[in-house]
Amino acid sequence: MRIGEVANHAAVNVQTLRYYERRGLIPRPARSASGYRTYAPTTVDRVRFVKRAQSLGFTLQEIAALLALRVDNQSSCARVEKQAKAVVARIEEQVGQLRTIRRVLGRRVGACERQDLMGDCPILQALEEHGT
Amino acid sequence: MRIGEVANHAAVNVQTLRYYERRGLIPRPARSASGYRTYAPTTVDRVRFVKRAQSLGFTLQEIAALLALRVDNQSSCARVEKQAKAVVARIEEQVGQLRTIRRVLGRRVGACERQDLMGDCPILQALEEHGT
DNA sequence: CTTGACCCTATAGCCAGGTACAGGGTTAGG
DNA sequence: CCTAACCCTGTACCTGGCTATAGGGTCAAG
Repeated sequence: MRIGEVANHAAVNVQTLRYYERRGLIPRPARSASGYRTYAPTTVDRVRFVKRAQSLGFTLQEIAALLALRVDNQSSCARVEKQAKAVVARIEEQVGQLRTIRRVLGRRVGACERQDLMGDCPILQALEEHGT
Repeated sequence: MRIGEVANHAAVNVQTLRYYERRGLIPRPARSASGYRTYAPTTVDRVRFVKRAQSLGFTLQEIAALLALRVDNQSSCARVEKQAKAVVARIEEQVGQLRTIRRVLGRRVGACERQDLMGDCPILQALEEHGT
């Protein structure tokens, strides 16, 4: 596959692919005789993974670190385990915080539906009640 | 309260507060005779809210939109409700995705602990299996 | 009445994560 | 063989979210 094809399938543009290559997020592909990048189809999945991880709040740097775990062989299992556990812990914290906000927001939505708000609609005041 | 005090309590620096003011994330405060910003103590909570929302992946623009909900009075309850529901839906999607990753990661960690990985430790391959 | 810690505005800079040229080669179809 | 659609490198630029710097005013303690 050439770069444009990969870009289409992964729904990013070609510049982004080259940028990811520079950042080490996708492997440097083989080159054709004329210098064109030639990708394996799995590259598309890789790019989609990066995008998904990003949408979950990971930075490109963190994603690169995750990807780098793979290149270590089983001798570094302890290290991999440690990293993965840290990620899990972080995810759990995020989930907890999201749930708090969702709950508070849900309550307010209900209040709006029942029309029992006489003044302004202070969704944010509610959110502010739940400190850091 | 003056700007430095607010900054200390909210654990941000004064430049950030002025920046947030420009971005409409905190109200323009009153000014002393000499032009110093004079804040109500609740400003600290507002700033902390912004920081928390940010850590959950909201952009400053989205946070400003959330905050703007409040200035509408009850006549816009339907609109507020709609926005809040959209946020809830988004949060739920994020939570779902995070849980998927956490689960997959958790399994791999277990595998590492049991030492039953003979080859490399492909946490990422596992993640990649779970498409967009 | 000065010195140090604070405040002001305005402007510039930094990092992340791209996106957009400029200036040029390649390749497939008609 | 020419043209359109692609590819290359390199560099510049953009937005978001700050952070720093320049150049200057304020104010309270000693």
